[in-house]
Amino acid sequence: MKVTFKGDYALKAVLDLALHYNKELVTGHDLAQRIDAPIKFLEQVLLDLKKGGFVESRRGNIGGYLLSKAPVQITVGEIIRFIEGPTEPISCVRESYSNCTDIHRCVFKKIWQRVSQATSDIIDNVTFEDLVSQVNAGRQVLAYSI
Amino acid sequence: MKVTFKGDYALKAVLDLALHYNKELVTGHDLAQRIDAPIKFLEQVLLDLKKGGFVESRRGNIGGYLLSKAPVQITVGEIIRFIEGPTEPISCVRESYSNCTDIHRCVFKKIWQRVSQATSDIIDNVTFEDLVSQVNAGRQVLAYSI
DNA sequence: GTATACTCTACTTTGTCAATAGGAATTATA
DNA sequence: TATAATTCCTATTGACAAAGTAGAGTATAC
Repeated sequence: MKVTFKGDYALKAVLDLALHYNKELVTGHDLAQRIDAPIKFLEQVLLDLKKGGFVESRRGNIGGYLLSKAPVQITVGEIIRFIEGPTEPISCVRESYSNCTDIHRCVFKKIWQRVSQATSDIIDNVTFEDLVSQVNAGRQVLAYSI
Repeated sequence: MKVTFKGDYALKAVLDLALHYNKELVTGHDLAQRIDAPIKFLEQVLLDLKKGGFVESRRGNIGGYLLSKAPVQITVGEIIRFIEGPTEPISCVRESYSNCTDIHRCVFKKIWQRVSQATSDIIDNVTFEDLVSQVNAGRQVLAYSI
């Protein structure tokens, strides 16, 4: 698995929207500032997330973005796969792996499958509600320490 | 983690050399044919593997390549990291991850670290001796089934 | 000395990533 | 209705790496 800037922005954007879930709309401008992304690039990412059914939007004055599902219903794995594609370390399109007749090559395929499974076990079991809780817990620690 | 053709070729080359360990030298030509790689590209990979201390070579007529350590002493993880670099899904060079002061960003760093650890647990615990055994076991199955 | 093989460096092609740009469409509100 | 704020859509660019190509140079067995 590889995570590009695009995927990174997407995850941070969804987390920010999760933090504002059931509260207010978030404008692209504010979002871009908080997650430190170029606004025009972020707009494209948000458009993708919209097509993927993760995000909704309201146009015009006082418009903005919001999550289309509850944070508990969105996992990190869903976002990553949607933006980055399959998480396998090697593409199965590569013919020597999809059509695994030669034993020399087949042994590696098993390894990539194990890695892929281990990765999925992690990213598919973290929801954005989990992340919101972590952020809030972190904030409390910060508040106490002051 | 991402595995490019270069890494793929490197792994297959080392496996092929492992299958010939303590037997005979393997020429670049033969190697390229068996693992289905462009010879001139494979030569560069083998040169890298030599610099990394995994492979030795003999020049001239009846020259070729051989492993510089026993297959049991080489892991898949070593080869991958040497050829592809770090296995983390996201680069720690990205300042928001190396300098993790903002909680919004920090929660994802933990996930990438878990993925990275899970990946290492797999690839660092497979030696090329393991792979040789698998190949030989596969060959026996094939022999019986005929 | 010649065929065979590895060594080294440079180059090319192709594709993706990340960002930039500019306008079109939509909507609240003064 | 005009305007400001906002999302939507498409095109383009610059940088970089991945994958392969090329050719000359060096070593060695026979």
